[in-house]
Amino acid sequence: MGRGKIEIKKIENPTNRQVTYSKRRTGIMKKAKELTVLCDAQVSIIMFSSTGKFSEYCSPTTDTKKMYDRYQQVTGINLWSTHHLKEINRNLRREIRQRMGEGLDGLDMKELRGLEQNLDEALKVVRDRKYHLIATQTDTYKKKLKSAHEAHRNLLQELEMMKDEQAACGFADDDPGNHDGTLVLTGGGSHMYAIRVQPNQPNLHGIAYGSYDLRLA
Amino acid sequence: MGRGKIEIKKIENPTNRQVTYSKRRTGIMKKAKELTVLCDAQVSIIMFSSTGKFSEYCSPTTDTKKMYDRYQQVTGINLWSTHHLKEINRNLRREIRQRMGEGLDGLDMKELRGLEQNLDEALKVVRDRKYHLIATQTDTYKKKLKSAHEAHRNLLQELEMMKDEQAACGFADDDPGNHDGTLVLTGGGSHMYAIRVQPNQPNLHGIAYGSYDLRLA
DNA sequence: AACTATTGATAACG
DNA sequence: TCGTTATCAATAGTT
Repeated sequence: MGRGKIEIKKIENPTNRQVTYSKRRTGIMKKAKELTVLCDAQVSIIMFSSTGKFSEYCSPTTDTKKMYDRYQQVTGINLWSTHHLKEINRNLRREIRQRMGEGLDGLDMKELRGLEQNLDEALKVVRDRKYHLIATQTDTYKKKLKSAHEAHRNLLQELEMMKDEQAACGFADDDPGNHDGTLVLTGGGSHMYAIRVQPNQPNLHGIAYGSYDLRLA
Repeated sequence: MGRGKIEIKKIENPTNRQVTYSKRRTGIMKKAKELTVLCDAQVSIIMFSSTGKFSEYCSPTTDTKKMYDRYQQVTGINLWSTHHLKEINRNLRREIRQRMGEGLDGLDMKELRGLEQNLDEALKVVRDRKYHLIATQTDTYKKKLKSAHEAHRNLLQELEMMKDEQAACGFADDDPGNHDGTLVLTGGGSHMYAIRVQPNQPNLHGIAYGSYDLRLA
């Protein structure tokens, strides 16, 4: 279809080849669009020129990823890796169930002993970690309280100074009570800490395992 | 290009649509082949008809998977639908690691407590199961030994009978020792059991956790 | 790019 | 699905 027919073999002249590539590529893309519309089909075309230039077409009702997914389903190319992953995940889930004390019937003595020992060690590590976290949090609260206490003392000092200034100005106010809702800490540091930390303690034997995310998607 | 031009819109007549799909599909594939040869290009086409029929073309110098791999490199779009499975896989592994006492840094107090409690309960169940298995195995061995002992007694009886018969025939053999490697059990039932079971016991504190298959493929 | 002579693709039909 | 053919579409070579 042109000024004389051509033999279907590689065009050696690079310029000519590039021009022909460009023209025919446009032609194929147009044909693909028409096929999509006329026949309600889904088409995905990807191509690379001899110089590595990339072009693609994909029917508007879908996208390249979906097309390739479907391709894999149809051809079974992807079947292996999918099955493989599912199989691995099944085994991982089984291991988790066993680590939760379920489905132990299939395990022999050696495996049971291994599992027991492993759980025992893990439990120790988790407990250590928990105590470490408690200690760390405790420390943090101590420091926070210390600084809060200090800040309060400063406020009291400033209040005294204001009182003095007011007295110097001729006012008198000897009422020792609180006039508003401001916090007043009266105890010493260690005692205060005990009170402050208390609200967190109930959790220690509170909420049960259900709150631990099993991530079994 | 035919007996009259046609509007590019969906062909409503299903038969007609199917015919046109078939013809135009052939046409596009031919064009793709020609482009491949003429311009030394690489083309991959996958398409599905409105009825779901699958067709593909791919340049002979490559294959569809390679083409889409290259597409991924160029576009940065990941085409593998296994992403979701891999994500699940990652999470399952993370949970197992946590159940082994690793990677606990990300867990807060609540999660740590949940994990601790869960491990504790699982450990109890696994121990129960182990003791149950020990008891069952013990019972089995007892029964086996009992029947073995009985069989041995029967053999001895038969031997005595044979001796008597031989004596009746004029032979004499009073040697009480063993002439060959046949097994002779001499102890009582319970004592024998203790000996019999012994070889299995060392495993109880022997082989460490490593023998427990983690199934982390 | 644009043009156009020519070949190629295909719509309708059998 | 297959072959035919009149007709339109694509494009090779040229400018």
